[in-house]
Amino acid sequence: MFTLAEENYLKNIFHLQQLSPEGVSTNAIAEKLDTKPSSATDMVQKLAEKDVLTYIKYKGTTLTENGKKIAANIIRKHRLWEVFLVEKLNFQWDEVHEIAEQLEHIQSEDLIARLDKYLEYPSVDPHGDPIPDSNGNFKKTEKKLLSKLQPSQTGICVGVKESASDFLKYLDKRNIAIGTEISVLEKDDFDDSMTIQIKNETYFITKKVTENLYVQIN
Amino acid sequence: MFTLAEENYLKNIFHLQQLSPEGVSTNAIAEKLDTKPSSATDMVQKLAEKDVLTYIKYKGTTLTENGKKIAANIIRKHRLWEVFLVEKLNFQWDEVHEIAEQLEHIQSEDLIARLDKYLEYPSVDPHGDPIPDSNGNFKKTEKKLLSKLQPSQTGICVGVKESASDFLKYLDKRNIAIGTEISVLEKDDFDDSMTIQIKNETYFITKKVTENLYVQIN
DNA sequence: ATCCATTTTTAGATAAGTCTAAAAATATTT
DNA sequence: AAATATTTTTAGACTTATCTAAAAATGGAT
Repeated sequence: MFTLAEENYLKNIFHLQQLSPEGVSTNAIAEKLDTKPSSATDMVQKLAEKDVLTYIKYKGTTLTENGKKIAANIIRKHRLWEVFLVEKLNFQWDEVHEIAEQLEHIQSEDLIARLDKYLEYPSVDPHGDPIPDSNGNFKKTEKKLLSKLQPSQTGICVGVKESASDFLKYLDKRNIAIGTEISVLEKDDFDDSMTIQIKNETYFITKKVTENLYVQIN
Repeated sequence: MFTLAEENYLKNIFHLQQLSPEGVSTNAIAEKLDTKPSSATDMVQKLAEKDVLTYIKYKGTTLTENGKKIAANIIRKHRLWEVFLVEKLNFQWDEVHEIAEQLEHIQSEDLIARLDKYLEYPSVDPHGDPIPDSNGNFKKTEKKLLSKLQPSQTGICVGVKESASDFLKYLDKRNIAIGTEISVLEKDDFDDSMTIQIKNETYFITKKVTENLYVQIN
């Protein structure tokens, strides 16, 4: 159906479109795909022929409904594989992206349906990002940064913003993982630090941490 | 390291070399890879440059030690993924080949090491073919066709020769799977049919079946 | 409104992998 | 051993996806 290169363009244009829904620029696409603007122009013209996006010279690019669906399906595959790598093969959150980047292009509807079942229909990937259903529909989550919470509020950890290895080890030490319930006890307006509670233990954490942790509020 | 096309050539030349260890012909390679002889020549010349095989014009091709190792590693990945698909995702034996054909090209040493562990270090794939170790060494199995067994001999089913869907259903009905112990009670020299025993049940099976089932003798 | 910087596109080139058609080498038959 | 058939290689062309360099369009700033 679509080549590996085409799939990568579709997926990345989808992500860019979230940030600029009015249309994605050629330069933005080129930068995201680590290629030259001239290459992006060529590919975008080819994809427009295939009716997965609309392209107006010098104006920009927008995915069609069909294009969005195809892109969402690639993202679905990527995130399901990430869950597999972390849950079943015990990879760390930050080690899975490159491998999932390859696995997302494996062609088989049946495979993905079975993988989904095997993983017990997860709704988010190891970074807390939502996994679209097989029709490409996202259930948008109420994911927000921990720093946005007020004292007495409680959230469930659903992901991290930047998954650096050091940061993940830091979280491990405090028993913070996906699904962990975090309550805010105090919040300091001067340096934006927080005192939080996890399973009867209290921790003091800095701004750097609160702005890197996503939580879902009930 | 090697492109997808290169990996496919290496893997298939490896298989062909098992049948003709003195050298593989260009036509045989082309046929196996479903391509034209001229394309095979081009690729073989390129791979000779990379020292994974020796090629003598008009004479044929032989993998180098290095080439064999690379090919064996691709086969290792293919067979491990097949085990995963059957054992974990409940695919049938005959449904997994195409998908494994894609998965075998995923690039990550770590992934394969973890997958191997997760599957508890299997020694054969769902078809009973041996899985080489990470150095590319095959432990050759005493796999033989059921038809070669004599009355009173017992073997453990390790695979099938041709995994047609009908045949697998036939086996299912008689509770024959990988690991099933089969004892030969009688053998008819006229039509090569057999009477066999499986867990206190006896079955009458024809030549067509005995020549499609691989068993390992203790 | 003109000039300038930036963005975007076009034109032409390259590399990988394939193809067809024709030429060359090898194998087989008589 | 010559003629014929088969196998294999070479030469040149095509497609996909990329690049560089140059041209064209756009958007501000003055």
